Amino acid sequence: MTVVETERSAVTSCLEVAARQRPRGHDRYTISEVVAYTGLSAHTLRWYERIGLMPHVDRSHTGQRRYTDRDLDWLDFVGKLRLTGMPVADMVRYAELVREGDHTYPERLELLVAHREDVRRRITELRDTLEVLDYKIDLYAGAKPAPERH
Amino acid sequence: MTVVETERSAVTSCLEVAARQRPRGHDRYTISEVVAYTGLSAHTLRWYERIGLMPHVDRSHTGQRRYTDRDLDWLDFVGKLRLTGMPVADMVRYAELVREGDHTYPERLELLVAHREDVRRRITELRDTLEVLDYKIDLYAGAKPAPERH
DNA sequence: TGCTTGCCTAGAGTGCACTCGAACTCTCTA
DNA sequence: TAGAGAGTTCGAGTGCACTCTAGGCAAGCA
Repeated sequence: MTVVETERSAVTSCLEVAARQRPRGHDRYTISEVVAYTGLSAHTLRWYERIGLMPHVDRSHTGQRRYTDRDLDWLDFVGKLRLTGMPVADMVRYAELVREGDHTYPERLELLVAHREDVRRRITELRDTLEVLDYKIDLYAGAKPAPERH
Repeated sequence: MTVVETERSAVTSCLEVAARQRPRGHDRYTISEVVAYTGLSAHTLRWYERIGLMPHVDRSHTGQRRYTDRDLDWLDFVGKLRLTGMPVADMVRYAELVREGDHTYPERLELLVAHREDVRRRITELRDTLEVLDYKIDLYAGAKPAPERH
């Protein structure tokens, strides 16, 4: 039995900080190099491709994936969209628009503007909550026997 | 057949803005009043209770739920935690601590502080993405035939 | 030559946070 | 007195975003 693909282990997490630079600029990154760089699992990278979230990845003569710097740029951007809560379906839609060519600029713009609004709204929500959290934390940290609060 | 519980329809969304005040201060809110107030579905409210996220809701003599202002406060707070991405399991843990009494203050504090860190980190991520979005939006909005970018 | 490692595919499985369904009760109004 | 409407329970179902499994292939090393 071969080594199991135990992606995202404690070890890989520890390596995360060091991993954020691109291994070498050879434009032929293996999937495991991309795993180290992005923090995504190999499964997830293959899945992204299957669902059309990646703009067709090159293959080696034996059929293995070889990612370019361009692919890494794209994954960086997708990662940002993901962290900010864009649904995968929307990201796929955006990827489709990119593949379709320049005439989709207006729709891409629209999509990004809508998401920007979303992100702004979310920042506001987070800040509001931060205030409530500060208030409650002061309450708990300050007086031990405060009146029963939740 | 009686009217189906079609919660979160377009109509209820339209009413949302008006709904944010408490119907009347009688401390005996029905589940549909709480639905209107919180924007959560009746199913979700019952589910919150089942999983221990609500501090035991009163009942009418016929067994129907009657929510207090205190319950609404709690739901407000839970809503904030939810919007900021706290997992339901963590919220349940917090609710348990509240039920257990004052001696759980330190652990509650710890939980909130950890979540505050999380929220702060998320705000940073969102702001980073905002910059990227601004950049790309400028690109798309500015020149129509810009060099092929994603 | 056989073993290990790293990768491949298609499809099934998982965990989370709801969301729905079916069958029922109670109250109110026509 | 019938039926509409609001509520009840508990278990099953849904959608999303992965995540894993099984079985297989190619290259490198002992």
